[in-house]
Amino acid sequence: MKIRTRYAPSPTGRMHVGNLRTALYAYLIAKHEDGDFILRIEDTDQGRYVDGAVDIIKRTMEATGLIEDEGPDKDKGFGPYVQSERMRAGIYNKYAQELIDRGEAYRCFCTPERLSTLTQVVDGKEISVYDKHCLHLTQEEIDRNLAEGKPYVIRQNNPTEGTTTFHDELYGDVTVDNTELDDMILIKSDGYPTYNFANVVDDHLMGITHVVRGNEYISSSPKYNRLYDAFGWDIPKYIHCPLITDEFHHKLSKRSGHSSYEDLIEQGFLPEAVVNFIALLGWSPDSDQEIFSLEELVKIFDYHRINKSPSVFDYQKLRWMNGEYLKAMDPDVFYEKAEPYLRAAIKRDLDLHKIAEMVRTRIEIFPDIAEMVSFFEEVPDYDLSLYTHKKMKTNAESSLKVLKEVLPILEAQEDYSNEALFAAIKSYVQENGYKNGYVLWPLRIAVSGRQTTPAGATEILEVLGREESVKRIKAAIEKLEG
RNA sequence: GGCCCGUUGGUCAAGCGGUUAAGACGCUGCCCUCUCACGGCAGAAUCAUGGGUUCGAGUCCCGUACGGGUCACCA
Repeated sequence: MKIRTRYAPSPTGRMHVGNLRTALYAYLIAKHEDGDFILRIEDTDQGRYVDGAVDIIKRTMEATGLIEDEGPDKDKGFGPYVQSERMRAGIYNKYAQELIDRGEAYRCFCTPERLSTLTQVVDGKEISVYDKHCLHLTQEEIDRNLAEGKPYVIRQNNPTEGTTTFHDELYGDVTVDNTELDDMILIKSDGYPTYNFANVVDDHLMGITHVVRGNEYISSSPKYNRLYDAFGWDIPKYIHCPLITDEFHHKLSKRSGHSSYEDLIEQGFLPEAVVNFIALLGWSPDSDQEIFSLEELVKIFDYHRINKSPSVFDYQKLRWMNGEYLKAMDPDVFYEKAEPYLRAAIKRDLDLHKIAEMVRTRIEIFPDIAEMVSFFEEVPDYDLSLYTHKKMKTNAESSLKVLKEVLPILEAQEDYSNEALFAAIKSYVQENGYKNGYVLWPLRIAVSGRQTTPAGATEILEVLGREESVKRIKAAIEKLEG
């Protein structure tokens, strides 16, 4: 049988990285077996609906390469793929009524006031278990309530004795006491289905074979199984993915600053790197390879190797991985992406291509560029102590002497290429019996004003050009004499 | 609090009864080197805990601790 998985997000805002990983795994599971990957929008909560959120989802999937085979824009006969539309088509009501007819569900007219008497607070958390009050209503009472137009919900009628077991592909069999099964709401008083109900109905109707979802649904899965059983439907394979946490081992939240895919992109990460990174959060291949394209992941992904324990989102490692992508990137593509950052930092007419290649092995994300190349624009105000370097045996005094001697050489230098410049300096070094660093160190400080730079002295001279170089060296001499 | 799930270095993780307990990020040192970075090499650092089972346990079983999830007309 062809595998069919689905990603079923709620359009409530940005795309949480945990959700993105769930989507990725669902995609990989399907594609690994050449199956279908479906996108379904679960917008049954009008209160939480955020305008434009569906677009964010679509854009994110497009950018990450998780292209769906079926979805709102690609109806292959299982549509509509948006739950509010399915609700209007009467799908959920039909199935809910079927459950009522079978005695597996019932209408509940309880008011919020009565319901609140059923809740208790434990450890600061509100807990409420429905008492099946409305299950015992007589047909007359039900008809009268209906005639009066009293609002109602439809609840699942769960047994209070025995146990229910469901099977998860990763966690194995999980058995719970039926007393734990609340009579959850299937249809809300506004007529919309709850996630719990719509999810089961749609997964069945859409022929989903593998339900991939977050760990937080594990405790409600027994109730879903009872729904499948009540309808007499085949139960899909369940794959519950572990949680992603922040460095404090708490669920990744907005506070961390990088909880959503969009946050990460805004911070300068590449979509490919993000996908690669989250693929490895909770899953590992059977080799040592760590850098994978989406195509490679499709080829080797084996969901049995998904971890059961939660994993910490390691921002450091993401940065490293992004850097790996930068280093492997085609030079033209790299330049194209780096250019806006370069232009923002450098207004002078310099060879940005050369500078781009300078920073390439030194940055992890593009925003790192700004700080790294700012000296090209302008020499920062620096301390003379920078001229002192123990290993190079330099200090302010020796630097002043060297710079004064090198200045005329550079003024006379015709060929301002890095190679020619280095050769010229080298011969000066040899004539005087110095060490390279004895000359190069002060020279680099003079033209950059920085202790560390993304290039050597002569490379910087080349990019700066003779006029600007000479100007900077003269300024340095003045500063040293000052 | 009830129920459920989890626990290998700081982090991601391999491991499926016998290993010197892989690899990666980060960290430290060395080499390379016109600084830094890249690259190369080396190093420190882990099986939560107590009982079993077994000739032998990170690997299997039970308890404990810790962490997390869940108990909504949210998904």
